[in-house]
Amino acid sequence: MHADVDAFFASVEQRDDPSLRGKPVVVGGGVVMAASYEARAFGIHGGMGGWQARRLCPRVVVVFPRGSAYAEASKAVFEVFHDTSPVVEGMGLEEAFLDVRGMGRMAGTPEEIARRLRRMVRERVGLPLSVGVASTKVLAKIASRSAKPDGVHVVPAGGELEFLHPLPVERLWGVGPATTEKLHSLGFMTVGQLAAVAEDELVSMLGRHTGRQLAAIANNRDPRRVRAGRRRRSIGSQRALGRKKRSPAELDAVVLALVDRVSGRMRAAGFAGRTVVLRVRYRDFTRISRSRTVARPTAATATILEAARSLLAAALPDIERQGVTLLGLTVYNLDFGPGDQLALPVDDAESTALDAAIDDVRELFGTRSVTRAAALALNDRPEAPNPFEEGVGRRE
DNA sequence: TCTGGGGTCCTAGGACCC
DNA sequence: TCTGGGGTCCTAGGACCC
Repeated sequence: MHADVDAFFASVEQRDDPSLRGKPVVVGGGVVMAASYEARAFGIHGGMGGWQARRLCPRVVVVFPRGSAYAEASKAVFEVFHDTSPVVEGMGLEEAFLDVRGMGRMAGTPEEIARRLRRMVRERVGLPLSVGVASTKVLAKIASRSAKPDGVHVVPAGGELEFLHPLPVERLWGVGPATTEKLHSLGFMTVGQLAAVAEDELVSMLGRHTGRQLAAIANNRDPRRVRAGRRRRSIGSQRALGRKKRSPAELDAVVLALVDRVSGRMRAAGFAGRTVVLRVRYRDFTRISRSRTVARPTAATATILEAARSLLAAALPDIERQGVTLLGLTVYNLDFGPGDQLALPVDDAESTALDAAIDDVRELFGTRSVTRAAALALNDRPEAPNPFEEGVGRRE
């Protein structure tokens, strides 16, 4: 089954502030991160500009995101998931696949399990959950969406193709704007039409991966299993900069702040990584990335900063020419394993000690209690709390 | 008053190795 | 002078998801 909290951020806000219940609510500032169902009735949806939302519904209530509240709610929801099935594959803060095969004797039919899951999330966390039940992941995922809001949708065994074939291709999980466009231009509008052509043909039109995947899905041969305990592969942070012209010093300040945040999160989570990727979005919104791989895994601010700065320096001529609207920094090639093995003597002792001291201060007094002076070079807007950062709001 | 922030996976070319 | 097949790692870009 696929379980998904309805309008997650907005539902948490309505749960915590009764005056918001029944009202159109939007979470986010410049961009809508979540919209309550009341807001969706006006045509408001995630990713939309905040001004646009207000134009569609002038009385919409805009709430600033409270990251720690969502993190806590997510944790509580996942506790219910884990109480329901031993095999849970999380897909972000608010949704997961649950493998409930072979649980009939203990827990009842999948539909009974789904209804109980919804009831428990409602009672224990106070949030509305929708659940899709089917014999494959892709169908369960589609079914949970059609179950919304606040419902269950079971695709009966044997009825998969009947459910699947009339669907428009863009309803499939994994078919986004680019593939939809391509399929439409080739005359494919429904999943049933995809099922009518050979896999080879889909592969030659869409490439190996997408072709095979769509052939499998259209014929109800989705082979994917629910995979519990997937490991994280990257840690990153990014910052949109608007359209203003930015000086090299400002960009350096942004990179510094990004490195500071990313490396801090890495140390807190016990990760070290080898590949540093700098992402740049130009003024025309095209994107490039530049990466550098170091010999040994690190989580040291100084080491990652050195790599990031060299990447920025190399990108600077193009940035000068094209203008920049976003900088991002992500560390890949993460080294897992026990945290106490990660502080290897790769990085010089002094900078490691400094990182540890700063981490401690932030742990005690809040993330923003210590800031690098150089990071103040970009002072045009207050540092927004990161919704995904633990600890924000707890000690401040 | 256009376009946030955090991720995963796949492809493809080149370097390098056996 | 030309020629195989298999593999890994790194870099860059693209599509997609929540």
